Amino acid sequence: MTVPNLGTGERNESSTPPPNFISTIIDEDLQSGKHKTVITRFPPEPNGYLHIGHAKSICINFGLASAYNGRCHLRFDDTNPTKEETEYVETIKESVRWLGFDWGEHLYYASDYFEQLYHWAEELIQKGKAYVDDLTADQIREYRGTLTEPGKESPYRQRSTEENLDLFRRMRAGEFPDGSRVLRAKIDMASPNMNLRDPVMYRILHATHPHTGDDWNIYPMYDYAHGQSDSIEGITHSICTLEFEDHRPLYEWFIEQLGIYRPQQIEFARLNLTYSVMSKRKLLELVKEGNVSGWDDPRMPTLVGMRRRGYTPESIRNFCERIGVGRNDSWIDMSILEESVREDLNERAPRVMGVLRPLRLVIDNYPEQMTEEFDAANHPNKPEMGSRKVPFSRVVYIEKDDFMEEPAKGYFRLAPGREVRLRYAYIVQCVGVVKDENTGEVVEVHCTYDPETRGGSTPDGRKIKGTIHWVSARHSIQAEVRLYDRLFTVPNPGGDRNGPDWKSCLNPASIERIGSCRMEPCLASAEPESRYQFERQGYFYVDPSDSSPGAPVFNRTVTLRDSWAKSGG
RNA sequence: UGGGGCGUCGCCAAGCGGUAAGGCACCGGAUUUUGAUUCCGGCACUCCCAGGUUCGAUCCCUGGCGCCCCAGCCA
Repeated sequence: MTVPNLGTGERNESSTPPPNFISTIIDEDLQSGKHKTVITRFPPEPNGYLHIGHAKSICINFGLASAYNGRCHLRFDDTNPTKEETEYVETIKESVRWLGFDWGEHLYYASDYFEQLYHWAEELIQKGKAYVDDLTADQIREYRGTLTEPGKESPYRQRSTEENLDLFRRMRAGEFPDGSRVLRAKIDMASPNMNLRDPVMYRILHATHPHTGDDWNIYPMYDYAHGQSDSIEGITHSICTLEFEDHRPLYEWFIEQLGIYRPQQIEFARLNLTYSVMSKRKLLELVKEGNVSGWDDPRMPTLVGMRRRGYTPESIRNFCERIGVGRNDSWIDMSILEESVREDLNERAPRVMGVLRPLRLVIDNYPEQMTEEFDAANHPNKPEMGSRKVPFSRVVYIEKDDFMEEPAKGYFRLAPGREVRLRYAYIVQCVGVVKDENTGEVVEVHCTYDPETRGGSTPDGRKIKGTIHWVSARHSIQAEVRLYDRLFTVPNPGGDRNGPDWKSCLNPASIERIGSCRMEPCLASAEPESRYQFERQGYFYVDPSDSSPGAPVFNRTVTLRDSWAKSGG
């Protein structure tokens, strides 16, 4: 596996995924001599953006190729020019690269094989295995039968080879209007497998294709193109999701009729993530209807969205490794994804102090003009990450949550009469509050500090239970922070047949923008795409699109674990 | 009611006839100037159910039950 350094601070990493049922099959194939090398492929349709579900497939395909020193092709399944666009091709390539994979020279398009596919179609006609059907789409549907009743044969099924060939060539030549005829495989209209009831191979589409331009007036169906594309590329293990299992007999039928190399298809269960939706259709709908700001909205499970949220490629790869590969329909708990980023970011994100919801704290006995600088570690467990100076003065901001006039049971932050440690600075004791005359809300807290506790130490050995973060009012900078939460309020949006529609499960609190946050001064120069841990808050990513020099915008990637909040605090 | 799959801890997931790995979640407890991290410890006498084969079955057989997918000129 090649993990290119894209200059975003990503680590290099090489790992072999744990064994699973697919690698077991590959082991057997290698041992039996059926294959000498492993060639897989990731075959996206360029009609949308890649999401975390695709990441699973990418990790499986590229991961296997790398583990066995084989290779993985990137092939765009561009068989439907009415739905696909070139803009998606570049974004998809970039996402695969960002995830850390490299297809080398092996970039392909199904459209590269259109001519070959066409010749094979003529071959099938010649063998009496395919025919041109004049039935309308509706009629074809009627003739197909149902799950429990066999279909009936089209009246055009017995056309002569000559007529079929003539018609098919004229379809290619553009003599007929869209939808007027199709080429069908002649298999079995009574097959219990619907895919074998004379499936459509070609449809007439007078559309301009991103790659082949106006060369074609007919386009192959995915089912006719996919298997042969794999065959052409010499794919040894064609890995796809479960819903294509029923199509395998069809792919193999084409391969057999044509007498060409047969790749082995292996199906696995697609990824479902709780509190999320994964279908392209639904994601597109969210984008189009403005429920999110775009494909790269940090709440989207798209790779571009997750990237903007602050997820690292490593964390996503690690996630894919953790969830495993199997054939059970499963719903992966969001916490596994979250824990994957935390694990990564905990190691690499420098710590910093930022106050999201500022509350003024005045230290009555601290000299008005005085300023001190305290040394703050960039990482508590990694001295090699160094430290920085944080300015301190008489007025600081603390988090609103870190003060309670009437402290709840078990609360050990600041409250009237109580002591708390201002991280790296001093122990302070609350001696009074100032309230808003009208609302009664505490707008300012007054404290005294203990000069003996400089740096936050307690020379007398007294135990201070609470340590809170702060920022000097005079020295801090203002910044915007965006707090993101799960996009849906229920684990399986729309999954309950009798429950609410998936879109009514959207979480209204999935984003909260706070423009009045106060941060320690070093953050004025925070680089776009860099990551920090705001102590006691979570991990944040400097938004590359909305930040400007000196005015960073921080996206919360994920919160820190919070056993106090969890316990009901 | 046709065909194809799947059923091991709350969520994933190993296991492939010899007596239930691991991760996430959860619950303790230690360390901690992040209620973070780290660290220890706990967490399925049981593998959808019922029969059968076997000295022995989560793994084999039979019969149930439950869930998912398939009736696009989408992929």
